[in-house]
Formats: sequence, C-alpha cells, structure tokens
Amino acid sequence: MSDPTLDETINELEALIETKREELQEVVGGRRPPPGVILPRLTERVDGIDPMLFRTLPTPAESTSSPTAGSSAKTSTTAMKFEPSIAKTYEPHAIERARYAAWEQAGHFKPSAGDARYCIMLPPPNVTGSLHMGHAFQDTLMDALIRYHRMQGHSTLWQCGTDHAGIATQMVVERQLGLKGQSRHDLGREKFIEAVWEWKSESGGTISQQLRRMGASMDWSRERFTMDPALSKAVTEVFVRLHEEGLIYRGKRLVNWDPVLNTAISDLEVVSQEEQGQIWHIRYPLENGTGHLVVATTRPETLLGDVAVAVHPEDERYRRIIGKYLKLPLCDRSIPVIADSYVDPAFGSGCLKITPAHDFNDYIVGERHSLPKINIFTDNAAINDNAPAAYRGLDRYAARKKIVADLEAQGLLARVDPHKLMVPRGDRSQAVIEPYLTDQWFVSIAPLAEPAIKCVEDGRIRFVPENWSKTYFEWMRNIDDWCISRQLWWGHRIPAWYDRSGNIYVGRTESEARAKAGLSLDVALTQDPDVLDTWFSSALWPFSTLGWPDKTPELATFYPTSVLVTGFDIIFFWVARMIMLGLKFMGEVPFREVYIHGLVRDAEGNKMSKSKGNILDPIDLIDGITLEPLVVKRTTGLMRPEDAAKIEVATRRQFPNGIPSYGTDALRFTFASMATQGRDVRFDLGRIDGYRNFCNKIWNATRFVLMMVGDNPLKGTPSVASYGLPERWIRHRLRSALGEVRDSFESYRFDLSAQAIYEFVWDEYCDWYIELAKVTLNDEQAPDEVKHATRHTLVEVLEFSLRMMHPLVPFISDEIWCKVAPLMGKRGNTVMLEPFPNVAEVAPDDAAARTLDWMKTVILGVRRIRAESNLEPSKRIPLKVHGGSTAERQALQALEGYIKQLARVEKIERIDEVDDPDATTALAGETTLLVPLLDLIDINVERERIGKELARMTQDLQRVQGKLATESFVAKAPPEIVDKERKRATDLGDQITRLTDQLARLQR
RNA sequence: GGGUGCUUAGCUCAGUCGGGAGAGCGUCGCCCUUACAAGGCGAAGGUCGUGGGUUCGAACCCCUCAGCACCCACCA
Repeated sequence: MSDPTLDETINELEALIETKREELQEVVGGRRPPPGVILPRLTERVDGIDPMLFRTLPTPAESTSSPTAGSSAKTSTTAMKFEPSIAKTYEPHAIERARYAAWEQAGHFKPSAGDARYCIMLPPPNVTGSLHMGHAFQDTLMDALIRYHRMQGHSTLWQCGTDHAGIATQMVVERQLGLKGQSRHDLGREKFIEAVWEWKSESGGTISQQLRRMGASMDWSRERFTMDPALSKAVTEVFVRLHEEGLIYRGKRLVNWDPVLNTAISDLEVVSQEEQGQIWHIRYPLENGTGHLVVATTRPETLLGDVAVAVHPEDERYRRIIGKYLKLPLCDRSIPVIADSYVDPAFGSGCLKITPAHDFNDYIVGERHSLPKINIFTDNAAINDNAPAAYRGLDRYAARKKIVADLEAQGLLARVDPHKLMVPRGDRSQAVIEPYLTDQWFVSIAPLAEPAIKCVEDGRIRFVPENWSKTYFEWMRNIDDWCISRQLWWGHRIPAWYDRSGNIYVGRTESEARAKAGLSLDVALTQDPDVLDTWFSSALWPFSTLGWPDKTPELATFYPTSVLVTGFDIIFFWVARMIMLGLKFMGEVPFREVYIHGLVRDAEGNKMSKSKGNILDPIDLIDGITLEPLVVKRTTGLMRPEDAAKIEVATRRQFPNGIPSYGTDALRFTFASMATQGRDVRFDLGRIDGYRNFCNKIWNATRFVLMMVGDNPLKGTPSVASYGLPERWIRHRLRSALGEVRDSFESYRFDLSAQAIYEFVWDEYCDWYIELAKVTLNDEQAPDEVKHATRHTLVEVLEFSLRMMHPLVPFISDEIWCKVAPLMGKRGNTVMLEPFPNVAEVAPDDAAARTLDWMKTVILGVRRIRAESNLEPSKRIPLKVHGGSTAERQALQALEGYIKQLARVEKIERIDEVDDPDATTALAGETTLLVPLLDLIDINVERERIGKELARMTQDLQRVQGKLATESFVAKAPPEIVDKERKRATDLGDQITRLTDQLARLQR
C-alpha cells in the first residue's frame, strides 16, 4: 500500500461512495432500496485487494428471511395466505457468500471416494493477476463440469493454484520499486526476491478470493504455487533428467532479445505487427573502384555488422563479381560478394547484405558460408566496441539516424522509400526485439514433439472442437528448439554450475553436480544466474501438482486428468508443452480431452483490454457498480493516460447508470449460454439481464410451490391413477429436457444445456404446468388424491430441475433445494452432493404429450382470437367447438376445466352445425373453434385475419402438392417423408376448406 | 505467403441425420389475472453473404467469388 497514486484513488473512491450513500439514504429513507437500485460499495480492487470479500458473512440461518416456525401448513385453497420460508424477492447477495463459505467449510470440494474419477487442472492464473472475464468464463465451464461429475458420484478433483509468471510478476514488483525511486539492482538479487515473495503474500490471494465469488468448487486444500518447494523440486528433476538425456543443451545461438527487459524470450513471446517504416537503398562500392552494388535494408544500423553481400548464383547481372570484395561503408572493412540461392533476384536490386549476428536468415546464410558473426550491440541495444568509434555507445535508433546522415553525406544513400514491415515486439515489454547472439539453454524439441503429435493423431487426446487439432499439428510439425533460459531474477534458478574455465556441471544440487563430475570441493563453482521460462514449470502442472516425482496416491488416481479447458491462445505456450512433458515423464497423456473455448470480447467484438478501457470486471457484474467508480476504475493506471478522456466519455455513454448487480448465478448462466463452438464470444449486457430475470423466475416459481404445498413433507407417493394429464405431460417434458441437458454436458455444449434448462423451467414448467396445477388445486370438486398428486408433481419436478441446473447456477439451486427437498423427504443438506438426475428415472408418455399439445393449440387459438379481436383479457368469453377426431373429443371433455381457465372461456358448447355467421375461428387439429363475435368486433378485421391465414396455408399446400406431384420425389424419398407430406396435404386441405367456409359465412 | 474460422430476424446467436427457418434481447399491441411488472398474453420481423454444382429435396454437402476475423511465417 505504499503506492501514493493508489492511495489517492482509494481516498477518492471512498469519498465518492460516502456521498452516494448519503444521497441514497435520502432517497430510500433508510430502507432497503428497491430492486434495480444499486447499492454503492467500496470498489477497492484497483489495487488488487478486496477487503470486503468475505468480511461479513451472514450465517446461513440469517441469510434467508423470517422462518415460519409455528405457522401451520395449510394445504387447502386458502394456502395463498401462507407465507413460505423463502424471501419475497430474489437477492443473490443474500445467499451467495454464505453458501459458498458453508460448502468450503464442510469440505464438499474435496474428492470423494469412488471408482470413477474425474479431474480437471485449473490453468494456473498469474499470481499477480485479478480475475478477468476470460477467467470467469473458463471457470464457469470448468465448475459446471466438475459439479456435473461430482453429482454423478465420481471422485472429483479440481486442482487449483497459481503461476509465478516470471516476467509479469518481476515487472510488477519492479514498477513498485520504481515508484520509490529504486531499481532491483539497488536491492540486489536476494533482497529483490524477498520483496517479490513479500508482495506475493500480500497481494497474491486476490484471484483465489475472486474465484470463490464465482462459485468455483475447487479443492482449496490442494492449492499449489509453481514455486512451492515441491513443484520446484519437480522442475529441477525434469531439467536434470532432460539434460542427462541430451535433450537440454546450452549453446550460443541467435535468440530473441528484449533490450528493455534484458533477457532472451522464446519465439512465442514475440509478437510481430505491421508498422510503417522506411527502406534505405545503400551503395556498397566495389573495392576495385569499378562501381558499386545497391543493397536495400530496413535496418541501416546493422550495416556495422555486415560480413558479406549475397546475390543469387544464377543472377546474370552479378555473376562476374561473385568473389570480389566491397568496401563496407562507414567501416574500415572489406566484405566479399557471395552467391546464395536464398537471395530473391527479383526483390529490389537482387543484392542482400548479410549480418549473421543480427538477423535469423543471415545467420543461416553465414553458417553456410563460414562467415564471421560480428555482434555490434550491447544488452541494451546500444552500439558496442566492435563498431567504429564514431557510433559506439549510441542507442540503436540514434545510431540509425547518424548512419543514414553519414551515408548521405558521402553520397552512398541511393534512395529512401516508405515501407511497411513486420516489427517484432516483446509481448510483455512491447520493446522491439533484437536477434542477438548469446549463450542460452534450449530444449531439443523434435524428439519430444513426435510422440506428442502421435497421441493426438491416434485419438489418445481429443480436441473439442475437433478442428483445433489442425492448428496443433501445424505448429508441432514446424516447431523449433525451445529457449528456456531467462535473464531474470524471479523464477526457478537453473541447476547448472560453472567452474573458472566455463565448464558446465548440472545436478539436482551443487553437491550432486560436483559428485557426478568427481570435482573436489576446492574447485570453485558458481551457479548459472538465469532462471527458467515460466512455461517450463507450467508444462509440468498436471503431474507436479499431484506430487511428482514422488509416487503419491493422488498421482496414481488422477493422472491422466479428464479434460483440459482452455483458450486457443495458449495451445502452443502451454497445451503442447504439457503434452510433450507429460508423455515424457509420466509415459501417458496429461489429459484425455482438450476443450477449447472462445475469447470473451466486448459487445462490439473488440478484445477487452485495459488500454482500450473496455474491460468489464466480473465482480462488478456480480455486485454492481455505480458510474463514477466505474469511470475512475477504467481510467486509472492507463499505459497511455491521454486516452482517459475518450474512455470516460465512452463509459458514460455505455453505462449511464453504472452496472446493476446481477449476482453470480446470472453471470454464470450467461457464460454458459455463450459457450458455443465459435472462436470468440461477445459479452452483451442484454443477455445477463435476461438470465438474471430467469433466476428471479425460478425463485418466484419456488415461492408459489411452497405456498401451495406448505412446509410439511408430502405424505406418500401418489398412485399412478391419480396423475392427471398435466402431471404426465410435465414428466414427459422433463425427461426430454434432462436428456438434452445431459447430452450437451457430455459434448461440452453448455449453450445447449443452458437453453434446455431455460426453456423447460420457464416455458414448460412455469408457463404451463404451474398454471395447470393452479386449476386443479383451486378446483373444489377435485379429489384430494388428485390434488396430492398435483402438489407432489410440483415439488418433484422442481426438485429434479434444481439438481439438473445446479452445475450452472449453484447458489440459487442449492438455496432453493434446501427448502424444497425436505418436502420430498430428502435429508441431504446440499444439492451439490445429490445425484444428477437420470433420464431413466422419468418414463416417457407420448400419449399425454400429444393430448396436452393439442390442448395447447386450443388455448393458444382462443388467446389469439382474443388478442387480435381486442377482447378484454379479463372478460370470459363463450366458446363453440365443431368437429374433431374421437381423441380430440375425449380430450376436450377431460381437459375442459383447464381450457376454460387458461383461455379464460366462460363455457364450452359443442355444436353439430356451424350456424353462427358472426363468429371468429381458430383451428386445433381437426377441431374448429368458434368465438361468437361481440358487438364491438369489427368484422373486417376478422376477414383480413382469415384471409391472411388462408393465403399462408394455400401457399404451403401448393408447395406440398408440387412435391407430391414430382414422380422422383415419391419414388426416391424415404417413405416416411412421403407419408408425412401426404398427411400435411390432407390436413392443409381440410383446414383450408373449413376456413373458406367460415370466410364465406362472414361475407354474407 | 501458408493456414483456420465466420457471414441466418433490427442486435447477439442456435440450427446435431440434407426433409415444414428458431431463441434471447429489442420493437409493437393489450393487461398490476391472488409466484413473479425482473411479470403475463398476443403480434410483427428472414432472398439463410454471392453465383454455380450435386440431390427427388440444400441454411446444411462440393466449387467460385466477395466481405470480416484470427493464427502461423525469415522476404531484405
């Protein structure tokens, strides 16, 4: 907390919040604010710590509203007055934190006993990091899988932990030191590392706390850090073994050098971007004074390190000067003209300057021709002493300027053109990367890559979606050796020692290294100062976290893990390397499946980034945030402070009222519903809005059920005969929904799971079944037995649904389940350990489904007439029915009560002859529905409506008849398709006749 | 230069085996009907990017083109 700007920000925020709090007090008069009003809260996470997290946890008992002790459950129709033991409105905050704490305390996240195993490795987030939308998305999917499998009784482990993230963490701590005017060199290596550890222990837990807010059910008791002693031991072990096998070697190579961070980085950490630059055409005079060659370069300063000029061997223009010498401008050196087929004669002048120490291609050409390598840079990319005195000590860009000026002065600059080029930059520092000749450690990758390719080819690892394996193969088949040494202080120190003459000794410890080489103690050794690439330790994560190299029970139980859930951006960085090292050291793949999810973008499809100011903090979506703190948050700590004004305007426009509080479940459900197969997902606030409403719907449906049932357990299972059609129908629907949910979980289609749950709960259970149940329960004639069956079904289907939805919305489902399950006589105290429902537990009932679906068309038909004829919704209307199949007639009789209530029909009259000319019509199967027109109805409206429907049907019929008239269709299409079309034609013909008759009557 | 995706309603997206184009949000109309206005009921809205091919039949399979996005790569 030593950062003055952060302190300032926090003070500002606190002052602001205090003001808002006072304003709000005035508005709501000290009472609980109405829904939608955002309670200001301290958004202190600017500095990565959230002191509010878990500070004031209500006990589970306090978290729900007044208990109903003493109130006797009434189960008659007067039960409406009964106030159930569930809060009146859905308030996620009242339930989420307490529930999570209870789960964690009870140890529910730990693996249970059981033969079937399920394990996911959390991609360890950066210990310096805080939760962003990508994490939140990914964690939701993993948690859904974990909960789904845990509920199936599998011994389930979600292994969590954090990554030391070498460069990133070191940079954060160095920046903090910088604010105090210190550098890491002022502290020295040992003190600096101490400072990093200290910082880690203070700020490192942020993301773990935030993961808890997401409801992530990971086994915290097994939390690991890549620099834990045990994991460091694994790192050393792997390094030493690979070295012993000759798969790790040290060598002087051209590597990607970050001159700002002063370290080598791997190919993957270099990001090339197209930038506008220039290309300089420079004259290199022939030594014999007969002219000059023109070479083109985008980097004139590298001229100082040139050792040759190459031309294509078959280029007629230059054939006779191959082997002659050129005077290297500005330098007192001669360089040869060489022939190499690498040169493209068509590009520029067809002459290429060769600078082996500063260009990857030139390096290869240089090797081919045994040319010297002249390094002209220092570690900071300033000109070194290998260059002429005039340029020494100049930064690379200052040197460029001077060199260009000098060339021009000497008349050696032929031309300068604007030129677009790919500029390599370090992904962390954004510094322009130099190819630079240094001693580094490498992993010889080809022998590791081969089995790693094979295990995906033969299906031992499966990518989901499948096409990502192509990307994987593409990279693995063109992979280069991996540079693993970094010139940093924070990380795993390389277990190698040097004597005075530079001989290398590798061992698990210095004494082992000595012993292996038979060195006596009086030979002085110094350890390699470098550390390993962070991804080296990450690559071991699937087995190092389980105790490797020791043979632990966890390792035997959970390796190979079940699935890896991750983004495509780290397939190369991490996934591929885990596969290679997993196969190497465990002899088995690290995971069976790799589920690749999309990247979370903002609503416009832009990548979310701090510098764009379009970041959404998942915690803000859960808790809500008012506009002012949001603006402050988005504009604080920008890399380019000049963007602040723009970001502020955009933020104020997009969130004029801040962000409402949605709760974790709504956020999770949104993420699940966005998890389609595409490459990226856009996060739209409209979606989360809708899913918060869905949670509210579940809440209120439960309130209704509890009102209807009371709070005493239901006695006895109803007899089969007491189930009405609605009860049979909703079970049938539940069965299909359940099947879809299970299938989609198995195939990682979380979007389809979410959709199936949403549609079942809202469209089937709430909109239809509850309404139908009301009819039965309000019917004084209905036998108790039937009412009991109805109540039982209300509860049973709800309880099923809660188990079915739990993996996606753990908090609300658990909260409600604990209230609902006892009514079923269930004793568990959390739904997360209950069995995930099986399709086999619910029998299909096609007959009930067909009948109820027909009834729905009747009700929908009447409702449509009512709406389109502007009849008052509350007014009961008479309904006449004509015709209909035997089944329809029976159904009508059986379901009359439901139809009357749901369609708001006064009475239903069967007529043999359509005699009422002024009636409006709807069709339900073979039955014709007629609603007598009342005085106020405009007959023309009805004519128009029927006319439109007729037009649609006639068009349909024509298409169907056209099909049936095609001989080849009847001959070649499957018979069931032909039959279906025939039936359609008959039905349509019949309906058209009935509507035409009705239209004729109206026109009289 | 090589590779991979995407293009379906105003917006964001589903569409699995090739067989009557779907959802959410938004829009419009009516309703505070005793679980829920964070709600209920109803409605409008689509040449499935373009052009061709295969097929009895194409949003879906094949090819062409266009636009967009991403990944990889050493063209000075």
